[in-house]
Amino acid sequence: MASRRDNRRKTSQVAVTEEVPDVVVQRLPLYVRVLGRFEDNNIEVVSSEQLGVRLSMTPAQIRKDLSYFGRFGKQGRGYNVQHLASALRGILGLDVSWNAAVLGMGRLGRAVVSYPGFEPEGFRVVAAFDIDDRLAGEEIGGLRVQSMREIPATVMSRNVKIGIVTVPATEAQSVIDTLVAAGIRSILNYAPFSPRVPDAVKVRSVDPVLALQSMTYYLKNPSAGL
Amino acid sequence: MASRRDNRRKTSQVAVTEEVPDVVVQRLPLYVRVLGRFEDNNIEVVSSEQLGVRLSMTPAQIRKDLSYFGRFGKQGRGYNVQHLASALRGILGLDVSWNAAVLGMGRLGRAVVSYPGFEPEGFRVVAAFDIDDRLAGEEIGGLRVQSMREIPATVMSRNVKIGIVTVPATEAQSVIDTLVAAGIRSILNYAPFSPRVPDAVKVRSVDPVLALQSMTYYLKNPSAGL
DNA sequence: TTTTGTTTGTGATATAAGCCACATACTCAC
DNA sequence: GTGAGTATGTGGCTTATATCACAAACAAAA
Repeated sequence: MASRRDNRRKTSQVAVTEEVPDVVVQRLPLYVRVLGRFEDNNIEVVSSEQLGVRLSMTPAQIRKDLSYFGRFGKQGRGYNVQHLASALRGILGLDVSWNAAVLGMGRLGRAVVSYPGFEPEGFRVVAAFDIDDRLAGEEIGGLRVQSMREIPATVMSRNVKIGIVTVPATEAQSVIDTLVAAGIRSILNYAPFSPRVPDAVKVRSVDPVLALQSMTYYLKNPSAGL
Repeated sequence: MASRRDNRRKTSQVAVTEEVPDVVVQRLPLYVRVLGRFEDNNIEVVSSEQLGVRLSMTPAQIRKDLSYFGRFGKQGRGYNVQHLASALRGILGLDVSWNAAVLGMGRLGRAVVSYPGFEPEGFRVVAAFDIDDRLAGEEIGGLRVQSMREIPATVMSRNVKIGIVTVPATEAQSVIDTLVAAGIRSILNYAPFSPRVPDAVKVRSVDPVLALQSMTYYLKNPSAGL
């Protein structure tokens, strides 16, 4: 008997902000990204139509998505790029910096630690762990590698909010369990498996092999999918 | 006026295999993966219930998904692991090898070329390209780097079916256009942007930053999403 | 002003995806 | 064999997501 989500609508309470679907939340960063491009080009105003073209989606969907969070546009004109961008950054919490820990200092973990794409977006890798205690103490990408046993303490002391899991699939579940026990509620998973976590924990997986494996279906069967 | 998809159902033709939703296709590799685990453990038979536990999904969904492709199970017993695994591999085209080209030989492209996770799954990187012609001729991970101008010829001669795009976002659309023009219909995109491609071309994007940016919403707003 | 042309925000509707529940079919123990 | 137990496959329903389509609001030109 799975516990069903309590889907109560508008209680008499005031700001019980209408439940936002996760699909919508996942699209917001996309909007932030294209808005950034428009900012770069000193464009002041955009329409949902223009955003839709850049993102290959319908203008209606963009407007509906935004309407979950407020009224950002002006009829007959469109959206002020700067204003909308900063509003969305605020909603997503992208106006502040977030600390992350990388778990697993193999090939992949090292690549992640030295990946230059996180820092400019406000994600800071502040800790590195590995299962192999012989690695502990070594320095990788400016970080001292720590034993997994130190996770709870370090999560606290360095205010780590995000776990980036780069251990082999066989170890991944136990590492994730440790993270969850340490209070982490956001996990970026690179291990090729399906993590089991409590409802309160969000996991997003990066899995290029899965992506390839689903595309071969269309290569083999070109008539499918239009 | 966007051209609407022709959604005709069952024509009088015979095997117009009921249109399979893309979400379903994307889940098939997941099934193959867990079945592989069961194979490793010499488990002969599994139920949709057991699969569901491993994948955090309902048994009903798994059965529905499989039913798009045939009847693989036995009532009162479950699914034969080996049989189901090889059936799904066949459906997905994972019983053969696929050749891929990597586009962009920067930090990320080099990591992809030497990533050991593709080969065992039947994906072979057989060509490497870079925009900077000064790189052309250099050898990276056993591959001679080629100029982008050689894409069409190499796609043909080496039977490349998949493009893996690792160029910067600013260059990515033009590289993808080149790939599409060369007949590529499956693209794995690592560039942080939204590609525009014809309907016949499938793109899957790998975008860790987007994943992080959508999770911060829940960190900032813990009450959301249950 | 007034008119014409845009573009938003959103109820209403349409489409898609997920889940339930049960008839059916198979297994196994006795 | 027969009965008890189990798990599939699927029609029908529920829930979620996407789209439509239009009133309301603003801009700009006349």
